[in-house]
Amino acid sequence: MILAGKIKPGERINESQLAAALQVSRAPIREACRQLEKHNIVEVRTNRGTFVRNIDAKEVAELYDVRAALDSLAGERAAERMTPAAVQELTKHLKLMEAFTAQEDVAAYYRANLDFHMAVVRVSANNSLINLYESVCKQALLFRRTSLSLPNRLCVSLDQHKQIFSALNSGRGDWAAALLKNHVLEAGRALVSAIEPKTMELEAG
Amino acid sequence: MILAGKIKPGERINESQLAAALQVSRAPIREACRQLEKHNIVEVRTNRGTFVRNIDAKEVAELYDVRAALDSLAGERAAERMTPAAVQELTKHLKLMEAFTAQEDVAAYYRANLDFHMAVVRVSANNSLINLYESVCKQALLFRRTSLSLPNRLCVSLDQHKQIFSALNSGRGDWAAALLKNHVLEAGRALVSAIEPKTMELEAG
DNA sequence: GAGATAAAAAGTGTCGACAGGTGACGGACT
DNA sequence: AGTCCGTCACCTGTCGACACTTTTTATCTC
Repeated sequence: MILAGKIKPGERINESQLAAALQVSRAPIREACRQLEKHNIVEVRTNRGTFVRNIDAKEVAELYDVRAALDSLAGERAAERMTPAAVQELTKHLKLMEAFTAQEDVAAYYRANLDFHMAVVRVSANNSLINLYESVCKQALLFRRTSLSLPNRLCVSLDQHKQIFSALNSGRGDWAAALLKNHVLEAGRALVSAIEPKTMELEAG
Repeated sequence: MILAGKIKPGERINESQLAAALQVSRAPIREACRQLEKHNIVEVRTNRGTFVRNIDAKEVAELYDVRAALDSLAGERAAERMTPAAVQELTKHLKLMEAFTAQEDVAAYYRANLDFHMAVVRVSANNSLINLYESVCKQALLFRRTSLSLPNRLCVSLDQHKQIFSALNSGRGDWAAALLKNHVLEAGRALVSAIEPKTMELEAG
């Protein structure tokens, strides 16, 4: 989507203007906006237009709280449905994360991290959960303003994922659920505390 | 929504036809369809139209699994944020449920039941959770084909709600979470087995 | 000069019409 | 008779224009 870096958060989208810029009518623009609204990326207010959602630290915390609950459920169910293919898939992601930790490539690690969690969710074989999880993650990804440079957390995070995999692999659903919940909540807290001081500075200045 | 009993599940929505029937243009119909798509009530396929989602027992089970996780989270957070106003609100719903149980008014009890859970979710003060929970509940409400006549379950359900309220009121978040999760999962299982008599027969036989 | 009101400008919601695509029916070929 | 292809009707996607709402601006009054 163009939102990646084209339109600032909080800004409103001018349908006519965008339509003229893209050489199309307003109808496709509207369709696209509704599609984005479906994923909670923009907010449509009646007779006032569509605004790019501006996510603050409070909402990040909320989303991670929800994500933790969903991850927990995914782990619980995934443990009941582990297959050789699933083991191989998760192992692949773990190897990648291990490599990126050694290289201290935070961005790549973060992507592999997301892939790992997504894989766990898929193993749960709950389509409703899969869709909801994707939606929540997309929303949480809206504030990529700060590249989260927490290199010392990488080792801790990697170890947590290994424990989660171990729990899943041994069929300990409740254990995996607890580990996942704790892991995501920790990550959320780290992210919020990394973001908050900057917003505080902005508010102060 | 008109879907309540007007259009059969799985059926496609003819925009022109509906527009003519409602004396409006196709644009509002499209808008409404996208709104419904946002809530996962209909499915839009490109160049093929919008179809009312046909939810089967499997998906009901999935949704209730997710709902249980969300309810659990809501209970955990609500216990941390209970206020006198919240106590009063929840008590009100409990009283209503008690009255409807005495009258054996299943439909009214069911509505009050939903209100109670929704109130708990609101007390959690997590807007993302509130929106997601509403969405999941709306989806789960898509198959009201069978009026769930389980009068003997009413007393059990009412008792469970009282226990949940007690846990919330005493600030025992993890207890409330466990009770809620169990309660919703039970309700989901009851609903699924009530909807799919064939699977019950299979399991019994 | 500040606040309020009213008019103008801007923008979204809606409308009727046209273009492109999809599914179905019918005919021809194997 | 079965299968494949071309044609056709129906429907969605898109377009430009109009109506209503919101916002801005300019004027008037205190």
